[in-house]
Amino acid sequence: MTRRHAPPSADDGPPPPARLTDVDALAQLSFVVQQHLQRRAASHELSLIQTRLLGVLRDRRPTMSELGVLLDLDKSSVSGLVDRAEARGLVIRAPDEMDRRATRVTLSDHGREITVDVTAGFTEDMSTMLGPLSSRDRTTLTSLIGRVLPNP
Amino acid sequence: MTRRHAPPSADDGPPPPARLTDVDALAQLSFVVQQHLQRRAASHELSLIQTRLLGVLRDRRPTMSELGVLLDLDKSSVSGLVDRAEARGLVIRAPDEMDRRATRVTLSDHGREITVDVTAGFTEDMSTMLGPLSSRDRTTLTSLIGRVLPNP
DNA sequence: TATTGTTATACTCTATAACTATA
DNA sequence: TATAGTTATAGAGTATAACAATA
Repeated sequence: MTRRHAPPSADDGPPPPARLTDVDALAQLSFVVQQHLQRRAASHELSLIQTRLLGVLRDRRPTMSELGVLLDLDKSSVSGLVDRAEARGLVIRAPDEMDRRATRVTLSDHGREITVDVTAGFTEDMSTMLGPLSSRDRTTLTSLIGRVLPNP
Repeated sequence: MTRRHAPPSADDGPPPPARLTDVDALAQLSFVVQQHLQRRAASHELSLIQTRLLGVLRDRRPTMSELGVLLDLDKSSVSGLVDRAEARGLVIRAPDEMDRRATRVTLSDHGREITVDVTAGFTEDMSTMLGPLSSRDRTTLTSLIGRVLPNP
């Protein structure tokens, strides 16, 4: 803070980067965050979409068509996605008890373990990323983001 | 604000969402931002990676292998990506004048038009998203994000 | 008839391995 | 030998269209 009002001088080293616009800040942040998630997923040979599938199943037992809405995918895409996840033992298909047309998808124990691990690693990444901010600044950031996010 | 300290009651309707953690805030924000970008890209029949390719070419004339570094893709993936973009008239391959092994990739006029359009739409999305924040709050948010982003 | 889910098909995207041409 | 780029191949991911079973 001692240099906050210091005038530029030949000893100041390289100039600071050009002022970040708010749009650029949001775009860059989103790429960096997704990159961390992608790397954590890749450490379990998971794609981003497989990871999102597992994440969505943490606290839900949706039908195939509900999954399509949650992940914004066509039902045929969901079929393939769940096929591959099921073949790897990550999720389980079970018939709906009310509607015999419907199939519900659940996380397997193995799927849940992996999900917990990816989440923990990602949380660690985010904590590291937020390292430069004071506790107060983090609260401010989270609150501002909360106000910008679509309702709930 | 009038109900802030009211005790829970049968008339309170659904409870407010649990306090957003900073990790969740970052994750959700990144998904929402990417979703906007993806939709703007899709309006031109572009995938996210094709859009990133065009974005990277806005102010560069990289070789194929440089593109691989910039987009974090294998050189063979870059070959295919550029093949499809070139077939659609979005980019142009030109031989490097110094190194006869190398190929440089440039944005075509059409590619540049599309890039400008996607960027404008995305900027509009982000402005709308930031609508709830005062000018002062936006500055704070941008500054906090700037401090969290990997150096430059 | 409408909805749920799967399958067939076609395309994009990605990596690995093998190759050619140039340095 | 090393680097730049392409091609062949294989697999994930996606959507459209057509289909069967159930509501």
